[in-house]
Amino acid sequence: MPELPDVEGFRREARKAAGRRIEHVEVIDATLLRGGKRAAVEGRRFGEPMRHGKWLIFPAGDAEVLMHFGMTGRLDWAPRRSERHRHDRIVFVCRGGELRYRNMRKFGGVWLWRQSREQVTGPLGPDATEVDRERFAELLANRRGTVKHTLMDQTLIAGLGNLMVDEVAWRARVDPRRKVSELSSRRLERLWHAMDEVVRDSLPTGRVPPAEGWLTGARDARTARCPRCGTRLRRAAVAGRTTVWCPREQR
DNA sequence: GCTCATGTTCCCCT
DNA sequence: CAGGGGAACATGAG
Repeated sequence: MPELPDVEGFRREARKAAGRRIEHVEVIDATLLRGGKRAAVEGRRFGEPMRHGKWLIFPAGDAEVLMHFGMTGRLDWAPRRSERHRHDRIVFVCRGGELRYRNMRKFGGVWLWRQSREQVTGPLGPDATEVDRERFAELLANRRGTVKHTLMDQTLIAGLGNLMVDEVAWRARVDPRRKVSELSSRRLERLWHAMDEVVRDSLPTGRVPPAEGWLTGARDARTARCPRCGTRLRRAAVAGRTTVWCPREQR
């Protein structure tokens, strides 16, 4: 699930805990607490949650709660006495409710951190919501990799994941296997425009919409067809990830 | 039993 | 150094 829009949805969920005191951190699965100790945030008050790429950053007193959701993580605010999910791994118990970090496959995790957050997140490029057309062109200049590989790179632009990148390439009508360095400025422009649109349109939904008129709404069908032209979509590994594109329109 | 999965990292090549 | 391929991580769902 978690790409930029999903994590933005989790941020909205986290806001329900903003301003509340953390009474207790329940570490149900200690392997998901990847750094720091409960004591760093217990008794502190949550501030306003932020997001950078696929990272959720939640200030708590002089520390920060950093969360990454891997492929199966999510965040829920729930009443304290409501039933927990079997994959809830770490729970921030507050008065009036609790914030539950859930993660089935256990990729990603939670850090309770006082030092530079870059030690945890590694270097991240600008968030995809903040990359304008000029910046996009600058970032992609002198890149030698494919469109797929380049847009997936979190150190270049933060927040785009597998579904989003396929969606962007499809909207821009660019073959994801193409080398960035071979793209005309017109195609680069199209790519930026598609990214901007996909990001903006998926933010309110809190996910890449598997909707009519979106590649994401068609890619998982048994015989997946291009929503624009009806051509049978192609599916193959590109840059190590399952990639779906329209062989007729994407060049 | 088998394959595949919205992410990241690490190792080995070229 | 940049980039690609593949494996590993852990746990399902189909």
